[in-house]
Amino acid sequence: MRKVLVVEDDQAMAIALRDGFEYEGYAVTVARDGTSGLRLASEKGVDLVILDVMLPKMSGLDVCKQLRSTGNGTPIIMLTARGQEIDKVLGLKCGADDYVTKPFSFLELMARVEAVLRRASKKDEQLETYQFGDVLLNFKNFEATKAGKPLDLSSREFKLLKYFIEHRGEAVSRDQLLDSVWSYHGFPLTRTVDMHIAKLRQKIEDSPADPRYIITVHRVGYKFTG
Amino acid sequence: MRKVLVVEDDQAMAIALRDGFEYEGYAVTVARDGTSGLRLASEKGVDLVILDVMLPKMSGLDVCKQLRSTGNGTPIIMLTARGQEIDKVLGLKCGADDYVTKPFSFLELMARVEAVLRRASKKDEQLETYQFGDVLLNFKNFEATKAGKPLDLSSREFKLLKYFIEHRGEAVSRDQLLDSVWSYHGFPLTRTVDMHIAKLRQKIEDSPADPRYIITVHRVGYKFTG
DNA sequence: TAAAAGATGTCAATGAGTTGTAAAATCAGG
DNA sequence: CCTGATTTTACAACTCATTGACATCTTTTA
Repeated sequence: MRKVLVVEDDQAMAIALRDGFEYEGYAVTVARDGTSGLRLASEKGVDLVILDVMLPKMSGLDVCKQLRSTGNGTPIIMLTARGQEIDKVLGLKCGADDYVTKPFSFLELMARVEAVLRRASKKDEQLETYQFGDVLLNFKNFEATKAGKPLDLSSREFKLLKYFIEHRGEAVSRDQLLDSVWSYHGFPLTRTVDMHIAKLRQKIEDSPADPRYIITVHRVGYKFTG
Repeated sequence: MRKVLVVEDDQAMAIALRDGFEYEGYAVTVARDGTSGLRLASEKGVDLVILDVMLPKMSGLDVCKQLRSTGNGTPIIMLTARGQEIDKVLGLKCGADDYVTKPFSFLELMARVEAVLRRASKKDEQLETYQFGDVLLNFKNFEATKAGKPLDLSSREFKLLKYFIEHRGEAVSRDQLLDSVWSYHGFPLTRTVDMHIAKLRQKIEDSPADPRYIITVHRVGYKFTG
């Protein structure tokens, strides 16, 4: 059963949402202010957050930003009052997935919910972000950090890492890598792979000479352990 | 309650439309000629305009054109007499959303009305304005400013920016952009994209050579960070 | 165990491929 | 036919992939 967290201080609205979602077969949790909303969203295995913009203690925007900054990617739909047009932009900017302007019909909200959840489940299938050690990878915007500092990786290095991650634990041969990561534009030598591994180690390993994540498997290839 | 403006000089028709719409729960205003129709459509917060093509003082086509030229996007349904086939094309060309040929059943008209309003409300959901840095974009009337000064953006540049904004943070490939922004009328080269990016940077970046908003992702594409 | 053979790590130079940008050619709308 | 927008072309600047050379390490074998 899918779990939805409703963060809404207006009692009538909160009850309407709770009943509506329960009718639709969701497990509903209600929070009445921003801080408890943030806590519940982080703690529980929530599938979806409905977040009012105007809230006591902490605004919906801040809750949203805070959640996203911790890497929490739970789908969020914001509720804004009419006339808070500017909030649409701010809401999306701070990481919400969609917004609905009050007053709205429950049907309308449900349509958005379905859409957002559909998108989210699609996202889950693809590798968007990955973390190992103090390295954070984002394959969507091609950004990476190590220990919080930005890490400059080329597109090939991203592809290489992606392949490794999708085959983590498994020893992969150089030919396998050339097939999948290089896809044969020209026919680079297997040594080219070594080169890239070396560069990658320089960037992601704490001690590149004694690698911890990209391990050499002699006479076979390499193995990623993250 | 939704407000409809009926611009129709034929008394019998005007009354029939007024009664029909009122029965459906609309607030109805009737105008008997083009000029007053135009005035009412601009002044009042009208949700929908029913516009006869043949009108005294100012034709329905001209009213429509005039309205659209002022950036007014109110849904318009044109009424044309049979045999004015040519007007269908003209009507849609001048910015109407749909047309109905006389004689028609009221049911038929209402079906069109519902369809047009549904489409319009969808449009409302879409991005209307966006701001980043000192740049302000208005996608509704295709106006933009940078640091308060008007910014001259072509329609393609608007589309491009819109796509970027809807995918902000994400690295998008040139092919993706060609698919979505160009929609393959002819098959422009990927270099065409670069060209437009360069021009866009000239316009929106503070230092186009060292862009802050449209970032190049080498061997991947571009990424918007606003 | 020591030497040989083979595999891998690393560096620097080269070069293929990508991107920025100006200018010319083309297209579309009035 | 003119004007402005768009697309194409051309070339410079740049990034990064590739390669070969050589050092170092691992495995094999005498």
